[in-house]
Amino acid sequence: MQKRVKVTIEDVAAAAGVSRQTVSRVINNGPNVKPAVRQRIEAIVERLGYVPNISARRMGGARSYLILSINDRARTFENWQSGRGNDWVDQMLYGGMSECERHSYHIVLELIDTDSDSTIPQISRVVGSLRPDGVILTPPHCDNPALVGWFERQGIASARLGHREGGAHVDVFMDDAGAMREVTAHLLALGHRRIGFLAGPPSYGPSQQRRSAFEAALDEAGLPPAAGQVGAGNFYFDMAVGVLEAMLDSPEPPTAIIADNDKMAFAALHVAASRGLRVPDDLSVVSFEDTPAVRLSVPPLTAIRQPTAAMIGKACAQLIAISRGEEGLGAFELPYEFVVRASTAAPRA
Amino acid sequence: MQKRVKVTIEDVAAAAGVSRQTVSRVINNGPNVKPAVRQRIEAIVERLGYVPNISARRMGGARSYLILSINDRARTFENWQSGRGNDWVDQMLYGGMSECERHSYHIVLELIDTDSDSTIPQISRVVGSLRPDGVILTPPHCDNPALVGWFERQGIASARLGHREGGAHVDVFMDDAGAMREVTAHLLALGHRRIGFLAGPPSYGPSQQRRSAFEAALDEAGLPPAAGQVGAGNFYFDMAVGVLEAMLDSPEPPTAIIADNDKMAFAALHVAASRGLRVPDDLSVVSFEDTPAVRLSVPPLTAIRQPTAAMIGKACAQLIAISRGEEGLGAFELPYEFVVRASTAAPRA
DNA sequence: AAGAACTTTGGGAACGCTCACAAAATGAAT
DNA sequence: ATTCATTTTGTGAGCGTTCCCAAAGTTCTT
Repeated sequence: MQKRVKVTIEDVAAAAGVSRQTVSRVINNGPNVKPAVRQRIEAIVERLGYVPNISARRMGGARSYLILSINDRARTFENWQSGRGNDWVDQMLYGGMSECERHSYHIVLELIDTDSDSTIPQISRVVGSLRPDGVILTPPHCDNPALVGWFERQGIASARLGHREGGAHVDVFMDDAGAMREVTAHLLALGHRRIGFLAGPPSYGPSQQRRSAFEAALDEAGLPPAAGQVGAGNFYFDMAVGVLEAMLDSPEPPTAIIADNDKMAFAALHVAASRGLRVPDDLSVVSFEDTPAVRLSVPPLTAIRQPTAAMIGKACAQLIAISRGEEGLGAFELPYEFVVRASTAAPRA
Repeated sequence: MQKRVKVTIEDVAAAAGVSRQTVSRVINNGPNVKPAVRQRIEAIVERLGYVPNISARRMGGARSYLILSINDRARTFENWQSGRGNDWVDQMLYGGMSECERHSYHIVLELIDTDSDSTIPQISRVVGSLRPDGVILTPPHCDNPALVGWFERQGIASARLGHREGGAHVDVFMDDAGAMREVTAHLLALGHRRIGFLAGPPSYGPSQQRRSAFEAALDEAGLPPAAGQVGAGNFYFDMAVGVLEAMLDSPEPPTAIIADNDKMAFAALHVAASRGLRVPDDLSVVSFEDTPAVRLSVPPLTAIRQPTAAMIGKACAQLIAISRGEEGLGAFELPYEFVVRASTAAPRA
């Protein structure tokens, strides 16, 4: 029994002896349909293999059933082309697709240049054509006020990662400061007294939160300011290598390194290997992202596991809710995990 | 000047003093429009920020401007959850998005279970709703005859990875046997005489091609069959670890390992580290995938670089061509690269 | 038992575009 | 000029839904 893909709502209506509107009510779980009729229609939908046409739905004034994910072209390119372990997109996708699927939504990815003159035109083109119900802005797009404002003015709900204001947005984030406190406590407990932090870009909020928490934690532990060195690695492997080299060449080199993302943690592993330093004996390394790659590195990295998939999943869920006319805006904190693996140990005496 | 997203073709037509059909011709690059008129309309389109509504286009009987990418849920989940470096999806996306963008297409990813009773129903639902112009079947979906057949019967063009039959499909692949010959030649030239191959799953065509080429190459070099050990790692880290342990415990352990994908190459790195074997001095390792992660591992891996992004890009390009009514079916071989890095060296004397 | 008030169903219109074809304008050929 | 062929433009219909409102069928009041 070869099912045709082109079954329409009229086919179902005819088979059920009702009008299309009644069928429409059933497939949209609308009210005011007699249980018996509803059941009959559902059976026919099943039998005929009817699936609503997403384009027609959209034309009929309904939702688009599309969530747009806007990703930075440059970053994606860089990751694709030279970065290590951008499982980030994977995780994001996984979280997003799983959630969307539950509501018959679809996720469309688009590469957009950040902070260029053509950013808005590019987005305008995509949004105009796709008319998504909601948009997920991934870093660094979520930090671009022009862009965020554009969506607001267009009345399109947007979700941001790593922001916590909520308000007119769906914001999903984790407790960055708390995570950093855990990490520093772990290192201090091991006996480290000089710790380096390879920080992400200054424009990225969570990085700033982590940085402040880092400095505060060392201060609270009664260590002098010089105990904590902060270097700007900006999430880049190469930049992190340079910064770390300088740290290790300083008169009082750190015995432990906290990297703001995996790529910079791998840079630390590299620099250590190239200098004959053993991890964790000579240098402890902690990462602040924990994409899957981290678990299998040599040695496996101790890391804060950022709940990326969960964050995107939550973002989708809220956007979908909003598109249904339900409440959905707000700021949502998701739990991270601190996973201690083999890259941290007590410093050598 | 706040551009409204909701500019329609009628708005443009009115502004230009022509009919919607003429505007339609212009935006679709159709023939038979006076150059002057075309130019005038183009200017107005620009000024008004008009973008065709993808749903309306679809309803009008045109293409959907959507390419569907069907990915294995289990594999994606596994990668997401425990694998190392599934930059694969990244690369795929990058290649696909870049190509789609050039033609105002969009790429929609969907997770589908492989080889389950619900595979076809799942696909049927997604395809029925989205009505994509073409479909990219990624492994292992492209090896599922029921699925491939379904798309054929539905008259939806599908692209497969790693197949080379062409015919009713768009097939994109690389010269797997040639790549394997290069790898073995490299290792033999270094002086290796016992080589292990961690093979991918038997159902995956390219893996079989590599395996045959591996055995043939050793044979041609005049080595005894025992010189080449083949173990089934099935692309899994853990499985590869087990297989490799057994190889290394054999009376004549290999001095070089060829892994059929990166994840298994990392497994080799792990096993080596756990046994105190140094790479490349005690064990050479080559991978057959070369996702970005490989470049930054310690040591960086010698690898065949699979042209994943290019393959998906080509697949998209051909599917788009077909959707336009142009020729597009066929088998397309894309060039791989052999990149020698620091994980291969002459075996110890 | 008749109206009021709700529940259930259906019919027309609209969404924004592209088809297929018809009409008008242009140009070439006589 | 007139006809014919060709290029350019416009019109009506339709794609498959949902919206909006009206009609028919219930149930509840009094």
